[in-house]
Amino acid sequence: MAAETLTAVRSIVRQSQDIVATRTYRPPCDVCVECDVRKQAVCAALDDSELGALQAIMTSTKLETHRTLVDQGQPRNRVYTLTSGMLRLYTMLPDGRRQITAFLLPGDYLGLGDEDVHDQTAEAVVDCSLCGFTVGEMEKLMDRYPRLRQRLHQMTRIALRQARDSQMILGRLAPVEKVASFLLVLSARAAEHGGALNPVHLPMTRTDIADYLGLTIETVSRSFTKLRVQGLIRLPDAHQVDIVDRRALTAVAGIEAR
Amino acid sequence: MAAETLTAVRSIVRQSQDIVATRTYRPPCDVCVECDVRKQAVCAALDDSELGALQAIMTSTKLETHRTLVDQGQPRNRVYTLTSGMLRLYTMLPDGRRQITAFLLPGDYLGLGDEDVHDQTAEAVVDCSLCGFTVGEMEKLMDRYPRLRQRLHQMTRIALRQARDSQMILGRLAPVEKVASFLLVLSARAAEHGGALNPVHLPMTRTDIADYLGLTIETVSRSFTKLRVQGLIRLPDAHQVDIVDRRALTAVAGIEAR
DNA sequence: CGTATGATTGATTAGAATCAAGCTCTGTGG
DNA sequence: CCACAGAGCTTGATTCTAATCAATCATACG
Repeated sequence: MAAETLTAVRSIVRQSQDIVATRTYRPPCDVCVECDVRKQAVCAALDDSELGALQAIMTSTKLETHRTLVDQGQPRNRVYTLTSGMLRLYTMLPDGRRQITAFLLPGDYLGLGDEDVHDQTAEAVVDCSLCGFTVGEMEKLMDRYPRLRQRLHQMTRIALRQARDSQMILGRLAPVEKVASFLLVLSARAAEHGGALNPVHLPMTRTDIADYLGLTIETVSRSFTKLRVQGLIRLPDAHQVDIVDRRALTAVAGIEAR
Repeated sequence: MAAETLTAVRSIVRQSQDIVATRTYRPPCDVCVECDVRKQAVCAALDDSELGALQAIMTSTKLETHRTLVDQGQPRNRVYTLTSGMLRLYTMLPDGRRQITAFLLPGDYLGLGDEDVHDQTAEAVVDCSLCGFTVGEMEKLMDRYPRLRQRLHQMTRIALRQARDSQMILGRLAPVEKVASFLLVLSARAAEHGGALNPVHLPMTRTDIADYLGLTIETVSRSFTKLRVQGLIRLPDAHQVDIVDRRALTAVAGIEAR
């Protein structure tokens, strides 16, 4: 196994990325009210009149493609809401093997961990915008607005559900089934987040998909090809998937009813 | 694939189990105060004086080995705290493939889902005792005691962390590594729950372990044998594992630092 | 004591990882 | 403008490993 090589390569990449990872600034006055993810993020728990309290402790952050937002092992000082772009969350083994546990979409919350250090690394798949809060101030705010804590609890439960779905996908599905489910899940989530169901956009690389599904890039690629040849999807380009036959794709995914 | 056979067999087993799944009764007065899991379960959030409120809405339940407590798809009326025994939580595909997502130990909470139906089946690995609460009454109680909700939120975060660790194990570890991590995790959890670190008790079958780790029983068995032959563990019997060389076992697990 | 269930071990097969080219697209510099 | 380089993706050939198929063994139970 070429694990050492992998680690070496990745740590080199890491160094160049960490120099300037984020740019932070105070937001203008009424950003929150007209925010794109107002209805999906934690802030959905607050009405417009309460939103000021959240905005008061919030800082906006931009994160460029491939930059690291938080690193596995770093102290957990801040939590975030993703407002645009996509993040990948992953854990890495000492020998360089990587498991992506989730892709975060706009509205998703980063910092659902329970410990004082981050147990995962979060990186930008594409350019991202985020709202940041210090853990302490967010705690205070949740004490003041119980609905905020309730909403965060709900988001944690949803994340748990997604993680458990992913356990099924990782443990019991064959490669083509994994890729088919991946596409369907992404399509459904895009729709939930206010996007379209059908042309599924995959901003991440094949390597990311492989590290999410517990496969190699070659197997991911071959699975895409199989689905394309069978006429279930079209692939205008590597990052754009047109679901031609959703019913058949669902059957392949092995999920059937859901 | 002999999936149809599997389904058939399992549904027959199911029928015989569902006839009388649980026996329920009102608990005597001061059960909660001197409960074994008083310090680990949700109730840890309440002090002795507040415990009465919880006890008032609680019903004790016994569940015999292999009985089903809740079924994937059933309405989610009640939630539970496991007080003794062990539960397996799993999702099943229409074709009979099964993925166990968690083994619940005493103190663990069942019902962290977010929907009005259970997304998983919960079965007794061995005889179990549980405290049951209706969802509605638990909700009311959490409104009254915010610390209770906070505690449940924390337990959800811990479950999420465990699910994500499991994603890594399922997606990126080799069979022997999977089994090694499984043993270490179980050992650590037993210790957390007030048990001993070392002789690890495995009440579940090899089939359960296989369905948890995304393997077949044969591969699980062979992995145990490998670890035994290498002198890392001893196997007095199939359900008892003596960890001889914890350091080496950790190295095999690929986790190394944690 | 025979039967059933679960666990282990062995032989064979299927399929995903690995190894190894190509290919496509993008961006760069001559 | 085109040649070239590089990264990411796809495809092909080969290897290796876990699944499958098939006994055998161990233990509990009627």
